[in-house]
Amino acid sequence: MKTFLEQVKKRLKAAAVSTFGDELNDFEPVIDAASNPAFGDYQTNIAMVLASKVAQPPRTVAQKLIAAVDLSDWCQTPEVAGPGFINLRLKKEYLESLLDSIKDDTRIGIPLASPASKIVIDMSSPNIAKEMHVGHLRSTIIGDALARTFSFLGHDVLKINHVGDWGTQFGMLIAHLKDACPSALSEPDKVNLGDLVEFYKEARKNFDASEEFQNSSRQEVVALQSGNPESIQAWQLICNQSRKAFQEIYSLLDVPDLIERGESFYNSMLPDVVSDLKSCGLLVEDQGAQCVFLDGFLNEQGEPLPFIVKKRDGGFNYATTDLAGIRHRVKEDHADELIYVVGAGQSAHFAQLQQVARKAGWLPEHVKMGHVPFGSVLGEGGKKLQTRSGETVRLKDLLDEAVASARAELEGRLKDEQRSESEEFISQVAQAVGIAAVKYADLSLNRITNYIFSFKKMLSLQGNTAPYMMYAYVRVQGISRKGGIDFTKLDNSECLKLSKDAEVTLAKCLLKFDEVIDSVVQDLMPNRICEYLFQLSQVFNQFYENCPVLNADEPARTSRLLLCDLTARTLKVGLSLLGIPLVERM
RNA sequence: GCGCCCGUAGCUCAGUGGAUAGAGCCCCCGCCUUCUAAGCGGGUUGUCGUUGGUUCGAAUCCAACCGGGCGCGCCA
Repeated sequence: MKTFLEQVKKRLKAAAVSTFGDELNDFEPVIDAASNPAFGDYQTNIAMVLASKVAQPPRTVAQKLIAAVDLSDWCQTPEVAGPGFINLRLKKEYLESLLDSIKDDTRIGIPLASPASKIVIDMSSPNIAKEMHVGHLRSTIIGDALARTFSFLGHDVLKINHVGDWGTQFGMLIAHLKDACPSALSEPDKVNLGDLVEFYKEARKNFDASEEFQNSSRQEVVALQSGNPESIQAWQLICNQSRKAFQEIYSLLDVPDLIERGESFYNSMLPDVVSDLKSCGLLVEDQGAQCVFLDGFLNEQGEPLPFIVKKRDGGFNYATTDLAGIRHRVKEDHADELIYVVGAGQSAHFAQLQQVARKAGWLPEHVKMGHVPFGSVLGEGGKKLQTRSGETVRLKDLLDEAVASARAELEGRLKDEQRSESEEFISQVAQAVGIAAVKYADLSLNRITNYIFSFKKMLSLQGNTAPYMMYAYVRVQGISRKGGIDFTKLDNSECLKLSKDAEVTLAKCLLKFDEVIDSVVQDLMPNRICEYLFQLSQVFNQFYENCPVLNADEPARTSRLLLCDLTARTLKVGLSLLGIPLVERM
């Protein structure tokens, strides 16, 4: 209904200008969805906003506006209500014509963005030689959902995996492997990620205990950083084994097309970052470190805080790497927008990073940069999520458990309903439902707050959960199977007719999808899609209860089939924007 | 000490200037000879952390305070 809203705003503005004068030329009307169905479909507060400007009572202003505006092609006669709201009620015929115009559109009426932008999304970012854990879940799936949404709108999206693949820990690991498992350093597939994690723990222990080992670790770091071929080979083998494990998770989660550009990718650019900061006069040496002093960030003494780009020991840190990333994404990728899906704890870092990049001129004004922060995943009781033994939860284990729970649930239900299904069906549905449940539970919450992780809640078959949405879709597919309906070959020359309330309500909901996508892109909040899809599913289920489809007489039958098909396609597109799968039966 | 985020129904959470603040779960009641009842209908639930301010109008904006989390110069 986006275009509807724009047109109404245009007419309301024209009416305001013609009634009250040219000084309202820069006035922008606001129209919102009605807060209550009793108030119609849309409401506008413009009369209240204008009242003080034109020195007339709000209700009088509203009456005059109504008299001056003609919305009769779309709405019933507008009503003035309460303190001065103007309430709009859509005409059935208009809804029917709108549905008619999107029913043959594969994009169900969602226009492509114009112009298209190049959007670079920094997301996921696990560490080499460590397991992916719950901490990586949100960045990965929120980033993916945003990427899918932008792509659907026609933007050119680059998903970057800024993996932790460089640093002193590799010296430690390589030094330890030389003693403990030398073949791992020269032959592929000698060890897997799990082994590496164990070796890493041992290395850490050695490092803390033995001065000799500390020295050999440091030597390995130097060898690696100076490009010693054996060290590089060992490092690459370690990275490859980690990648395999990460890829397994990305496949499970269906997060495709991540471009790996780890810390090492930027190594060669770091000296330039520092020297260029120097030549533009931003660089200051302080206590041996090279820094840029920041505006608006103070230390305990109230002095400006430094943004350190070169440590006292001559090494670079993540600030330098991130600056190099910005430069590269702007210059080489030609990004119009940089998005960082990183935990809320990093917000100060990103604010500082942006300030320095702007000052240095690496981030031109026309390039947007946004940190998309999110809260933590907590365990029951609101404490940090961990296993019974107190360790961080591996993402793989978490996903496997979700699939196993979904399977148990499904098998129980099949037994109750005395249905018999193939092993292939069971495992396929359990997989889809389990993964969908985890992703949906996360994406459906406002990302900024922490949330409490609960298998029981997310796999619950009622409420705002993935299974509920998937079931609504399955119901439509059930109708098509039962009636032998091929939705793509529906004879829809007869236009849609909305007769019952449930049909009208469903129609209105279907037509709001574009507004929702708009707000998601605006605020980078995927939970809005979930909220919408839940509402759509509820409205569809009410329709399903009240309006028999296959047994209805024409023309209601075809009209309802069209509504079913549009619902299914909207659910499919909506869930696809979240990276959540659907099944035909469950 | 400074900065950021959070505080909404018993529980988990939506809602960031608009009309009587919503949903799901939980609990109770009703609905399967009809497209999968993983569904639908009905019922109960609130000092929107506190106090002040701005506004025609505040859960929403501002200030102070209380409670919780996170961050604050050489880890990333």
